[in-house]
Amino acid sequence: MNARTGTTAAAPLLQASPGFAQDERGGCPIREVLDRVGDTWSILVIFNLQPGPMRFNALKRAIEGISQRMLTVTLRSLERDGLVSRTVRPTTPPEVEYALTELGHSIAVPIDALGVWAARNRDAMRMARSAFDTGA
Amino acid sequence: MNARTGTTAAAPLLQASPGFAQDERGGCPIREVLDRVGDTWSILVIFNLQPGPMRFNALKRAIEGISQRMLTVTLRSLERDGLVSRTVRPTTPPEVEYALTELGHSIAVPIDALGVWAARNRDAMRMARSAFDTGA
DNA sequence: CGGCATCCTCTAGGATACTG
DNA sequence: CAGTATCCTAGAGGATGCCG
Repeated sequence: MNARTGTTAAAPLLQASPGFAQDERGGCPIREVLDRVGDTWSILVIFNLQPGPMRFNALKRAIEGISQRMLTVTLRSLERDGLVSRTVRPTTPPEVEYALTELGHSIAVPIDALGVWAARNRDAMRMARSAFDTGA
Repeated sequence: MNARTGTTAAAPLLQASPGFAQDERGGCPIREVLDRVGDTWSILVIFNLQPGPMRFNALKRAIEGISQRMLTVTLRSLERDGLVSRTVRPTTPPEVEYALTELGHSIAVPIDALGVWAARNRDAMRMARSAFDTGA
């Protein structure tokens, strides 16, 4: 639970998009998901795991700029939420493979959609920004 | 973050999902979009603006827990990126209406998809979590 | 009403070092 | 290789007050 939202059960957390606004079982779903996957790295990790399982350091190399600590933390979090599975092969040195679960793959679909949008519209955003910065 | 502002074409910023990985025009698009919309409030604002334009305080009331400052900041950011438009009617007191632009509506689609996923799978996530916490 | 400006807190997350 | 542990800073973001 979030410190901001507290435990106010009656609060209309998000009434937009009637359908999955709040469903009286604990607030707005988007918010709940955002709280878990909305951090800096989760999306990128899911993104990278989509093609197939990866080992820890491979993942670390793939996601430019992530620290060892944050990769560990993020992976644990995703594992905890059932989005990623962790498989250890007791060789020496150990091999640990991370993979998307079925749930993980299912969330990867909308995330991919966002990626597609990003690829298509990044220029528009850039132009909007420089226009905004230039004058208005 | 790394100083990858240079034209170092060698860095594999994100090689997952070949198609919108990096397109040699400045790194991974998903990353760029995440940098702008991946904060705590942007998605929720877009979400709330989807049904129609809203005034500042209406928006503030709708998005439970957001501070005045953060709403202002977030709206400016979205406006800057061309996702939201701001219209002032010079009445007294002034009326300021925020609305999604066309670009804003277009990004709302994949965001909505995420919302749908959230509504459908939040229980699965919760169960996974308590299972993880219990022992596994 | 719809904002800025200021101050201050708190935590996400980087750097570094050590281990099985 | 794949982590854990510790330490520490930058910046996100809340609280408050003032203004057109």
